[in-house]
Amino acid sequence: MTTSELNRQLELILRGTVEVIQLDELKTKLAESLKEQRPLKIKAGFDPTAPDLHLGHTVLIQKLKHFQELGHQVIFLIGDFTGMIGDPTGVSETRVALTKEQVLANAKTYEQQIFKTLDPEKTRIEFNSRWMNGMRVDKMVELCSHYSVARMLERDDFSKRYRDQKHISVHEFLYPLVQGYDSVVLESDVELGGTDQKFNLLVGRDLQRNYGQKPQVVLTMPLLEGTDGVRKMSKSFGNYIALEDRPADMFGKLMSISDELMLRYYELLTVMNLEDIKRQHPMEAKMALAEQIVRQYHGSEAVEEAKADFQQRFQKRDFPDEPDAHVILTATDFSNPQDCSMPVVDVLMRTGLVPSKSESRRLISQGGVQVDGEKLADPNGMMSFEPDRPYPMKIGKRKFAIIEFKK
RNA sequence: GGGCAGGUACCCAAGCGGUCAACGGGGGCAGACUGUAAAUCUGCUGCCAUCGGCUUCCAAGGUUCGAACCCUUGCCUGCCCA
Repeated sequence: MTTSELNRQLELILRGTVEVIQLDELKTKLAESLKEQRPLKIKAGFDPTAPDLHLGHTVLIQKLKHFQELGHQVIFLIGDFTGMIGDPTGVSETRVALTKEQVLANAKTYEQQIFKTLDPEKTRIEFNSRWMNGMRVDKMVELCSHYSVARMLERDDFSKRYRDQKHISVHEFLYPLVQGYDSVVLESDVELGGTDQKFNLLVGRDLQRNYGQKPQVVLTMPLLEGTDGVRKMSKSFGNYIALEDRPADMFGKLMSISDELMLRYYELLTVMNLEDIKRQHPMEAKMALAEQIVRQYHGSEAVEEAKADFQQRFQKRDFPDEPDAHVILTATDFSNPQDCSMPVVDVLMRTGLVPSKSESRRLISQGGVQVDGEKLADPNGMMSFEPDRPYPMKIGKRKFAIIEFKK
């Protein structure tokens, strides 16, 4: 009866979580919810600083999905106001504040992305500018009075920066306060966040108490490591897999992670049994993971293409069906129309896949450029073209171009 | 307001008048190896170029044959004192 239903819910909710503050409170809330037939309000905030979401974010979204499946109300809070402050979390320096336009554009992308996982009918989307933009200064002062500087400095990155003699702006203190105040306005029962959000989430509890509400339960999720396997996945580290990455890229990036990291991804991004995975050949397991994730965000058709592309590019080291660049040359491109040749470095520049001529030279002299399967040797060499014949060019490990001369 | 310490390439960090496009580490890229990888080893990592040249070391001036290094002013950061 109710006890078993409660345990069923609890089991799903606790899957993969790092910490619950407080577990007892969660149990109580769930019990009440069941008894009163009233869904809990589950809040998760997203900072619309990045224009697109990556797999790291989906750990949280996955958890929101669990709550949704259990019949609770999911509030997807887009921190458009706080986004303009810029959360200092994890970054040891002040972030540049975003403009309103950027924030709104990013928020749009967010909506599209999350509905690949969440049910739009059952998801409430809020923007915290709704209550923050009109907030009067006296209310703001009141809000500030509910928290102390000493407690603010307890926050890990603040204390660290303070100790390291790094700059901290006063407005950065507002971020946790506003995030906490959002919980007051929304009267959230549970708030989800990454482990790096723990401090902010706890501020929410304190503020709710101070405003005469029952404090929200805080549920922290692990941070997904990025493709380097070390640092958390983040756009600013360049180690991320974006949900809007092209299927082939997404597939390739997933395949490039270490075997160890693959298990971590299975753990946090799927519901598969880890023991089963460990019994498989690592490469096959990794392929299966890549397939599953690409399918979720791009559909089954894309999976087949991405997989084929990967096998061609990397496993067989063949030329892919879709090159990264296709350059068409005409007679006017040659300084001497008679012999139809141009320096290789110029050809590389034409592809747009190499940032500078110096870089092109480096690539060539290191043996990183092939034409027709032949390594080029001379960085100062010329490349001559016959008309209407495609010249496949491999640049480095992962870039492919086709050069063609049309009369 | 006063005193002090700093601002060097993607990041950290040497250099303190010529031999500096600038040591070292991280990251990145390439080659070898491999099950795609990871790990490991090797090389590269401002731009243009055949020797060679050009633009850099917060910004603007100045001293000097010559400055990332010295001086001045400004901007930025941190600490201490008020």
